[in-house]
Parts: sequence; structure tokens; C-alpha cells
Amino acid sequence: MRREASILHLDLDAFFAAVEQRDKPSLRGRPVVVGGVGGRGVVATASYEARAYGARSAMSTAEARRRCPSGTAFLGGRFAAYRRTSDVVMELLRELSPLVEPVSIDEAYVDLAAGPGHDLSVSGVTELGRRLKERIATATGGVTGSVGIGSSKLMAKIASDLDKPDGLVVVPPGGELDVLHPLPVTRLGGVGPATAERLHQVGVKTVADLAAKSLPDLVALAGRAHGAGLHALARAEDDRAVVPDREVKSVSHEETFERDLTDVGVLGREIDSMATRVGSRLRSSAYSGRTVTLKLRRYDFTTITRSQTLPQPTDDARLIAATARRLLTEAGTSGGLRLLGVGVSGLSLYAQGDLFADDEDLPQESPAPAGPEEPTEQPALPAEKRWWPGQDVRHEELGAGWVWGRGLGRVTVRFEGPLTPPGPVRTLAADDPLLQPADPPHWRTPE
DNA sequence: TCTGGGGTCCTAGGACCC
DNA sequence: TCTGGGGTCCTAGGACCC
Repeated sequence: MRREASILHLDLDAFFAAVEQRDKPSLRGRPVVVGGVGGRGVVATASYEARAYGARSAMSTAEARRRCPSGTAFLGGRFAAYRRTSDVVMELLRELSPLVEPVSIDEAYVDLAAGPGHDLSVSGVTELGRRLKERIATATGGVTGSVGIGSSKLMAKIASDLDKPDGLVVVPPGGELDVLHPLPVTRLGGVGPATAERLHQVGVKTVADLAAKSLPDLVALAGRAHGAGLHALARAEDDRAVVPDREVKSVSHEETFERDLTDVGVLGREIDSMATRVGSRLRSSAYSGRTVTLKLRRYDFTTITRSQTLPQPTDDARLIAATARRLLTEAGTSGGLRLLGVGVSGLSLYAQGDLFADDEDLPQESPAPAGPEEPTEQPALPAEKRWWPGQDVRHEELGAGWVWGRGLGRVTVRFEGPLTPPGPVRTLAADDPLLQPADPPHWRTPE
């Protein structure tokens, strides 16, 4: 804990849904849910309008559909669009200080003490936070963030959570315990359902209750590291540094199937495709790893992992796939699998000894499709399977828009963009050759 | 038609080595 | 024929976070 309030935490408000509302004018002010839209999907982000009906992150999408009124937009994610907006925000943070630690796509810490000559008084950082929020809203086309500033990561994070959305809270140095102690323990990072239940059983509900427990009690309750952590956090003792470049420890890809799978041939091909993605991501970041892990979740939701450590690090999709296939054979598929995952850990930079591996599944350098994609490149799926709700599209005559829904060989598109008024809806044949997937729209006019 | 996907960190037991 | 302890690696699982 520092003597000045020099750590800032930013949390973008209902981020995925906010980007959707920015890019889709007809959704502004209306409930929007972003997440998995299939039968086994869950909610990633609900807009504040959707939260009013009880939609929440991590809730099954089916449950959110039951709670929200008709007219609620249920959209799959457009991660390229979220990434672009996130990058704009992270750059604004780096103008405040070189020490910026992104926690996720919509969250970051900033060490203001490492920045150029900030006034770190309470009024100084309050003004800094106010200006930052303004600049974020302007640069992102209206996405808002909640800012917390305090003497540690703990206090900055707690503060950003106190006044959502669009909040700004500065905890004055010396006032930490006044803010912290009345809060429920579940507001502390690291206290999830399991720890909360155990704490509850010994009468701990608030952070003040937690602070009354001895270190040995907490270690007995939560284990050595976690117990010591809780003991410190309850006293606002936190000297964790803002770390701008965290090392990657693992790379993985997993998938929940629409229906449980048993067929070993089908599962093997799933493994191959996941291994290809993992291998590509490893190579594009120049990593390779020694331990291959297969994760599987059975029909009854029991989840196991099986891993094997190879003698040499690899980024070769075929070796990753062969290892994972062997692990699947050992684990068995009886009863059916709802999920498979393939991961690589034990990473190091630069693979040894595979300089001559063929690069079959490297991204192709050329030709890059410059204009509209050629229809012949589309996979042989039922036409409507190409479309998913929320997707950006362009129609040669009707212009840019996004997919509202699809089915029965048709696709419904709303033709509008971030800089237009709410636009008209048209239903088209799903195989209409004039309709193509498109890149995310620009939310501001190019300079 | 309950329960995603990408991660991190910790614990614990056994093997193995000194 | 008994008596160790410490350190590291590997594997599996669990809690947690966004």
C-alpha cells in the first residue's frame, strides 16, 4: 500500500454489449445479450437494459431468453470489433504511464506514479480520472468505463466497482479500511463461491469479519497461499506491482458440442482442428511447449484432464494432435462427450529442432482476398449456416448491415451502421449471392 | 433446451535424485 | 536393516477470474 492514490483501475462498462449498441443504432437503449447463441451457450455480457430483466454474465442463454422480453437482441460475439476498440482504450492508458497492465480485453491497471509528472493529490487524480473517461468516450464512439483510483491494486479495483456504470471513485490514502471493511467478503478478488461458503460457515460475511480472523485460522480454512492472501487483503495490505508484460503460460482451444459426441473418428477430427488452431497460435507468437493436455467433459458434466510431457517443445499441430488423440484413447469416450479441449503448456520461446518441419497449416501469405470473397470459397454448408446473429455483412445493392436472425433458408438483415440512423430490415434468401460477410464497420470517420 | 472459453495459480502425491 | 530430508519434475484436480 502506497502513501498516494497512484494506481488506477479501469473497467469498461458492459463492454461487448456497449460495442454492439455503438455499431447498431437500432439497439441503443434496448436490451442486448452477447454470448453463445446455440443451445448450450452462455451469456458473456448483458447490457444494462438486459440486466434490468435479470440477464447476467455466465447465465445460460436459454435462461436469459426466458427472462428478457421479445425484441431483446441475442448476438454472437464480434471479437475483432471488441479487440479494435480495446486497443484504442489501452493506447489512451499508455499515454498516462508506461506501466499499463491489461487484465483482460475490457480491464486494466495503470501505475500513475510511473507516468510523467502527474499531480497525485486526491484532487489531482480525480481530475485525471475525469479527463480519461471523457477521452475514452470520445475515442470509442461512446463506450464508457468505470475508474477507480487508490493506493494499491486492491483499492483501485474495489473503487472502480463502487459506482458502475460510468463511475469515478478515488479512495483517499488512509481511508482504505473505511471503504473495505463494510463490504461483503465476496467483493475481494479470490473469494469465489467455495471460499465464500467456507467463510460463511465460520461467521464471516464482511471484510471486517475477515479481518478479525487469525492468520492460522485462515490458512486452515483456505490453504497456505490463499489464507495468507486473505489475511493481508482484509487489512488493505497489498503491494502487488503493476506488471505490463505478463508471460504467457499456456495456449489452448476447447469446444462444447451442440450434441454429445461418441464417435472416435469424429472426435479425432475435432482434436485435429483444435490442434491446428493451437499450433498456429503458438507459431504466430514464436512459442512452443512441452506439455500437451487433453480436456474432456462427459455427458454428466464430469471433467477430467490428461496430459503428457514431451522430450522437446513443439509447435507442430500434427504432433500435438497425435499426442492428444492418444490421451483420448486412454481416457475413453463412453457415454458421450460434451466438450473437448486441446492445450499446450510449459512454453518457451523458439522451438528447437523443427526448422525443417513443413508449414502446411501456416497461414497463407497470399493471395489475400482483396475484394468480395468468391462464392466458390464458401464451405459447402446449408446456406443459412453461414450467418449468425450480430454478424457484419454487406449487400451489393442494399449496403452495410448486420444479421438479425436466420432460418428456413432465409436471413434477416438490418441495414444500418454506427454513423447512420436506425435502418430498415430486409429478409433475404440465405444464399443470396449479393450478400457477403464483412469486416466490422468504422465507428468514426477516417481522418 | 441448465451449466462457454480463455486463462492463472495452488495443492498434493509419487517418482527420482542427491 | 534402518533411517532421513530436501528439491524438482510430472500429473490431476480445483478454485478463481473476466
